[in-house]
Amino acid sequence: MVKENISNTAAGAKPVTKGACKHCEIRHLTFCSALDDREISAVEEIVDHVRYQPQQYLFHEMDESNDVFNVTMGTVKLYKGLPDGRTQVTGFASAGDFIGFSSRGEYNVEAEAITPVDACRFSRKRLVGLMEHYPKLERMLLNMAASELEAAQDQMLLLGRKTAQEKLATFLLMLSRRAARLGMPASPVILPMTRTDIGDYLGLTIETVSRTMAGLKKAGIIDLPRSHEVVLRNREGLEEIAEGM
Amino acid sequence: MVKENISNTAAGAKPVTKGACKHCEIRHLTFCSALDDREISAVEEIVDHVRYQPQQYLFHEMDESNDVFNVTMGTVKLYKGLPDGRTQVTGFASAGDFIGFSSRGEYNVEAEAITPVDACRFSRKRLVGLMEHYPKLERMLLNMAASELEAAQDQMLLLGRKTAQEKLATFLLMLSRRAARLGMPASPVILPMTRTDIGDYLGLTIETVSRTMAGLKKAGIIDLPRSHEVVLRNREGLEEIAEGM
DNA sequence: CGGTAGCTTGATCGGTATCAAACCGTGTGG
DNA sequence: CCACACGGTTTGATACCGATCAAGCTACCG
Repeated sequence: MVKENISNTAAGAKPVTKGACKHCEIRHLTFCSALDDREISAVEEIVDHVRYQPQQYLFHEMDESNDVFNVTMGTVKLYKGLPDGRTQVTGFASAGDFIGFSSRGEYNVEAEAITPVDACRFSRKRLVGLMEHYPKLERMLLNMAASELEAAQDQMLLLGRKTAQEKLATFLLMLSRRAARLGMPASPVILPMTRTDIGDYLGLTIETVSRTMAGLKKAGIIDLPRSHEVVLRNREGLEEIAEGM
Repeated sequence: MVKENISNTAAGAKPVTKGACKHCEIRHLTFCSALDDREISAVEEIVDHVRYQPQQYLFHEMDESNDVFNVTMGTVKLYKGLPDGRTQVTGFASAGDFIGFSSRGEYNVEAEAITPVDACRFSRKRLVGLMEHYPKLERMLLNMAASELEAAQDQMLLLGRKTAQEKLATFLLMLSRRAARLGMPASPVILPMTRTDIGDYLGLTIETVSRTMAGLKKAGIIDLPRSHEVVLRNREGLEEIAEGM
């Protein structure tokens, strides 16, 4: 069912301009920030710039993890599924996020573009080669992995113990903070994903997501000018809800 | 409430024999396996062997993460809480597990011994110094972090989408596999943690854990000779339940 | 023994899922 | 330009799984 939409992984991905990493606008958000202008040319030599359209896959769970990716634009949905179709979104990757690294040699999740996505694609082997030459790079990746792990622990608390309202509040604040970090307005928050995706990320059904949004709106905490645009009218209140206070 | 039991973090931890890492029995399970017999002496120089009793803490959430740990014996419960007391166990660390590493400079979870625990304690700074000298060590830690992240993703699927029965089945199999990896019998599975801990790990209440166990027992899939000992009578059946089939 | 912490079992409640239908926005073809 | 189809969202009615409330039970320990 879900699998119907899966296009051959890299088939539809268009390589784009082999741009100068030196002038990359989001370099400070990525592992590339570990290298200076001179060193970065080594990255340029092994990177492919690729573009994906919505519903195209960067990689599939269980596939050999030969490539790793730096997302530079757009949003990638990472998810896992059960045989009967239940799915859990484990994260939404956007500009600056490094995805596809695995210790087992195969990807652990599906990675699907939900907007047009630009990414830097690296052969895992070549990137590892680079790490051997530039230990700073490896240090950076270790720190990024540790930080991912902390985010995952926070998400476990959310999934295991928070109510629907607390989940939604946490989610909206997370998107707002991410937008701010990327230099976009912290409100209104743009939701690039569907209600289904949000539900699958928060362990809720689409109906509960919708109803809970409506509830927050009625409480005057958010506004919903469009279904994919959320105005945070009371950030403090939202933060208190998110933390279960 | 929970906080009442917290003894000053390292106060009660007893340093034990400054043993020879060279003869460490579980070295192959730890990041130390990245180093050979000659190189391992560098680790010996910076390690402290410490012991904790049940309910003692290795570290606290929000504390400065000055030390990192290799668990060598026993089980450590890692958890996060909400202000009203709800808690989520994010993992149980046992022999071979590396804990306490953070990118933010402060711990992200509480780490509490639930059995007598032996651990190797390292100053974070010194370990980082060692990594600079032995890149293999850093590579190892990166791989271990990636593998932790994959486990965290699996746990998100469990928390967000699995039923109580599926959660329990997954949990028991995880413990069984871990025991086998440590050279212990895969059945009966020993549960070093209380029902409360299990519930807090699986996002369930203690009553649901108890009832679900009883259900699996009535179905003939497990046996419960004692409350902390589970015989896997039908591993295949348990695996099918765990995967939602 | 008696006290206590942890576990089990029973009865009931409630938050979220499920089932169902209407609504909305957008793109398409006539 | 309109009619319609379609995916996504909202809203309503009802069901149910796991939570909550409430007793007992068990094992261990002083």
